[in-house]
Amino acid sequence: MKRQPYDPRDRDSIVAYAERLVGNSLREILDELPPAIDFSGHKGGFGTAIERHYFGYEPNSRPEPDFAEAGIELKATPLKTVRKKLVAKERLVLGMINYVAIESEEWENSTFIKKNSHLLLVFYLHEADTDPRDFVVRIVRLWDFPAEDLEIIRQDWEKIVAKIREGKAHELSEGDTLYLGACTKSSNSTDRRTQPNSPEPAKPRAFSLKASYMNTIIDDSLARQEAHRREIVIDPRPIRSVAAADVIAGLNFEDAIANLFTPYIGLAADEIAEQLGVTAKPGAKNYYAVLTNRMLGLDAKERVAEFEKADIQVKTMRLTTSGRPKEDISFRAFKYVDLVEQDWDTSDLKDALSKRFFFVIYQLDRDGTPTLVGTRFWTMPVSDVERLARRCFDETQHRIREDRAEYLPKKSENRAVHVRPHGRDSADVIATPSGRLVCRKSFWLNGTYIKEQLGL
DNA sequence: GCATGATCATGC
DNA sequence: GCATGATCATGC
Repeated sequence: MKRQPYDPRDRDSIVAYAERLVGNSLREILDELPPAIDFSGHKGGFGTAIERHYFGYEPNSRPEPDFAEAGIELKATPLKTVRKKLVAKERLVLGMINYVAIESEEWENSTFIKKNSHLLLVFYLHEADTDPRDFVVRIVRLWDFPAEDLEIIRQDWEKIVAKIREGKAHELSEGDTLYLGACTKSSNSTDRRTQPNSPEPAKPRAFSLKASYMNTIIDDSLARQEAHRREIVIDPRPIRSVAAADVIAGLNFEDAIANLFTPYIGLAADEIAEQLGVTAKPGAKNYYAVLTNRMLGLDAKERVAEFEKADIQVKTMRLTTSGRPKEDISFRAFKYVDLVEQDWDTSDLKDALSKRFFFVIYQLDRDGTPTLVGTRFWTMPVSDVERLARRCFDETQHRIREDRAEYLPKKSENRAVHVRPHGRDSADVIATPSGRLVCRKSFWLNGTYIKEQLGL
């Protein structure tokens, strides 16, 4: 074997060698590109090619990191462009979960932490209809988890493992956790694994970093690149951690967030506004969003780092005097033409409903005065996503295909999800597959369902 | 100018 | 009081 152009025992040497990839494709950087790199079929083709032809070692699935002596795990992962911005094309998979073996593991010496403590991330821009050997590497980043992130990941790991120990591996959901998810592998297949403490077969799953977490790494890396290129310090993005100190001190993340609201429970919204110096008008549509931000200790324009990384959806809920939510919760409007093409498992609706939500809850009194009564984190149970939401989705597809886009599932037809207009006004129409123009619509979560779910 | 999330209005 | 339809406000 020819001598490698880097020292596999030395972290700096490995990183420096990897950084030469930035701005290049495999075709550009390799003098001799083997004619027969097989990119077809397997998804990790690009990563495999980097390992084999650039770093010169055989891809493996050993329990230790790829560069064992340096403790570094190499991960090639795709980027895509959304509105001219680079974002993660997908979550980053960090190893299959062995339901049986993990039952007796402890975090400190877990398979996960042994392999994934130091990630060498190679981000390449994936482009459709392009030969993978022409994909250009855009970012190389050695990622050591910041202490507060690692602590949240530990809490996520414990939560996933606890569910497996309870014999509930089949109920795992990516929305259960914050940064580290238990994502399905080959979700369309019928492959099932046995799990401890339950006869129920479970879908195979892997640990993964959510796409939202990957996006913060991408943003930070691009800001660094830009700062380096222009030899200036870029203004930090308006994103700030609100619970880092508490979490490092050992507090559960969600408890830490709830604690931030405790001093204001029982106060009217305008009293909270006064205490926190909020000048927004109570009628403004972002009034409650501003109040939430201020209670979290942020300025109106700042965003919560943890919520962003975990892709947590923050919602204000106002309960009427009769105790039911004043509004249902809307999702983004769909395009009829796109919707009928979607498969349920990769649909926008399933994606939106699999996230974790954070509700800030106010009770309205007879005069309409809102009083803060509490907060709740919530994820839609997998069984409801797969039954109720799926039924609404299937029915919606069915009716659009039958050219009945005016008559989509109403609130009275489904306990959890319905379809309703969602445009600028009644003139905001888009084409159905048959070419007719019908007002823009979206899926909505029924307020009554949420209320029941939150135990309100 | 438009998408998105939030909220209002109407009629039963 | 509620389901359904319609529209607004904000930020990019």
